[in-house]
Amino acid sequence: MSPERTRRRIPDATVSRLPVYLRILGEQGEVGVENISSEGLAELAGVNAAKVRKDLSYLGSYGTRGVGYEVAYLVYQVRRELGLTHDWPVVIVGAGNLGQALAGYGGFGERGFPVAGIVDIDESKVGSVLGGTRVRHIDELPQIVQTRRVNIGVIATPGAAAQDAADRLVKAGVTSILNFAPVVLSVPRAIEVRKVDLAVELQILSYHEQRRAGGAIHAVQNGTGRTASA
Amino acid sequence: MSPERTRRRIPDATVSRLPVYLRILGEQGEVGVENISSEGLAELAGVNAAKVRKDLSYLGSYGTRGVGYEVAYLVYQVRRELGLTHDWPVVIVGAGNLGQALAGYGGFGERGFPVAGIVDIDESKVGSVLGGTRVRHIDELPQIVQTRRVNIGVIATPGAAAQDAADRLVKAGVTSILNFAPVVLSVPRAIEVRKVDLAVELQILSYHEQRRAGGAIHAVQNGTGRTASA
DNA sequence: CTGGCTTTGTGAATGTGTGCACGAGTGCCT
DNA sequence: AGGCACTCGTGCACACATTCACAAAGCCAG
Repeated sequence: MSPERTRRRIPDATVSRLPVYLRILGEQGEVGVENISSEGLAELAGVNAAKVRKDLSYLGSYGTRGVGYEVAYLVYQVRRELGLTHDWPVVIVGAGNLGQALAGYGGFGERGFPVAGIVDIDESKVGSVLGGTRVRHIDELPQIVQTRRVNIGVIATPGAAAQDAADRLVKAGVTSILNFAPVVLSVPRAIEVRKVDLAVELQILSYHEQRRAGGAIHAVQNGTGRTASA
Repeated sequence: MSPERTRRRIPDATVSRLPVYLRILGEQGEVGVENISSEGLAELAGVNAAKVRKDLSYLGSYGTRGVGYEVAYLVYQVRRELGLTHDWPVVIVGAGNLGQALAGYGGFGERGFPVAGIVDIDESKVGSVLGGTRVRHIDELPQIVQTRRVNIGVIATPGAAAQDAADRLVKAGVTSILNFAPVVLSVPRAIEVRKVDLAVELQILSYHEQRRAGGAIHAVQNGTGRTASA
C-alpha cells in the first residue's frame, strides 16, 4: 500500500540524477552486489555522497544505517518514482540522419522506450524500414499516437521543420517532447519539453577551450597570475 | 585586488544560454534586423528579459539604453566570448550508428566544428567513408589529434568502450570531451567533459508523465497561454 | 535645451542547489 | 549485554541562479 496522497515534489536536479543512479544500480546488481553505500554509489556516479543521500531521501527512507542501500529494492523504488514500471512508447518525427540513428539504436526499446513509429513528411522516405520499424507519412501521426497510446514524441527534423513537428505532436495528443532540433519550440504550457542540442554542447566546450588558451595570453597582458579553476 | 581578474568569469548558466542567443541573433541578422531589445531576444529565446540583460552584461555593456543591442556587433561579441572566432576541429571515436549520424550530419562543419577524423577500434569499419571522412583505426588517434590540432573529442561508442575511448583521447592530447555513451567517465580534473544521454532525457520525461498520470488532482486547464521552452 | 519615452544595467530579494557536520540507527564482535 | 565501527538522514550555512524593480542613459520631437 503506497499512500498516493504524499504528493512530494522532487527537485529537478535530483530527477536528472536518478536515471544515473538507476543505471549504476542495475549494473551493480548484475555483478552480484547486494548492498551499496551512499559513498560507493557516489563514487560510481561521480558526485558527492551527501548529495546521493539527499537525493534518495526524497524517495523515502530506503537505506539502512550502518549497512547502506539494498540494491534490488532501491532499483525498484527509483524505477517506480521515475515511472519506469511500464514501457513508454515513443514516436520519432524525422527519418533523416538522426532519426535513422535513433531508430536503429536498439537502446531505446531495451530501456523501456520502444519506438512505436517513425514518420517523415517526405514521401520518398516513407516505406523504408529502420530498426524494424517502417517509416510512415507524418499525416499518420495522430493514428499512431492514439492506437499505440504514445505520450512521448522525439523531434529529429531539421530546425526549419521542428515547430511544425511540435505542433503536430501536440495536436496528436503527445504531452512530452524530446527535441533534437536547434530551435526554441513554442508549445502549450502543459507540455514538457527537453532539448538536446549538439551545437550548444560543442560551443560550451569551445568556450572553455578558448578560456584555457586565452587565459595565458591574458595573464601575460595583465601581468597577473591566475589560478587554474579547480 | 585587480577587478580585471574577476571580470571575465561567466556563470555556467549564462554560458549555456549564450549559444542560444547567438543562433537567434544570427537568424535575426539574416532577415535584416539591425537592433534587438532584451525583451525581443528574450521572447525568441524563451527566457526572461532580465536574464538576457544580465547574461549579456557579463560580456560588457554592449547595449544602448532606449534602443537595444546592435545585432551584428552583439553577434561578434558573443562569438568572441565563446571562442568561435576560429574553427575547432573535432575527432569522433566510434563509427557505429551514432558516429555515422554525427559524421553524416553536415551541421558540425557549418557551425565551426569540422570533423577532423573518425576512428573505430573495429578493423571491419576502417576504410568506409562517412560524410566525406574516411574511418581510420583508433591507433591513429594520436596522429590525427596532433596533425590536425584537435582539442575536442566526441565519444560515440557503446558504453563498455567509452572509458577506453576517453583514456585514449586524453592521452592523445584532447582537452574537451563530448560524451554520448551512458557512462560516467573518469578523466583528469583539467579535462572538460559534457555528457549527452538520451536514456536520461527520456527517463526525465517519463518522470513527468508518471507524475501527470498520478495527479488527477490537476484539472487539465486548457491553457491558452503558450510558453516557449528550451 | 527640455521633457517624455524607451530600454539598459544592476542592486536587492527570492528561490534553488550543494556540501559539511553530526545525531541517530544498525549490525558485528567480544 | 555492551561497546564499537559504520552509514544513513537531515539541519544549516553557503553558493549559485533567477527575478524584480528602478535609476541612469540615450533618443527624439518641438
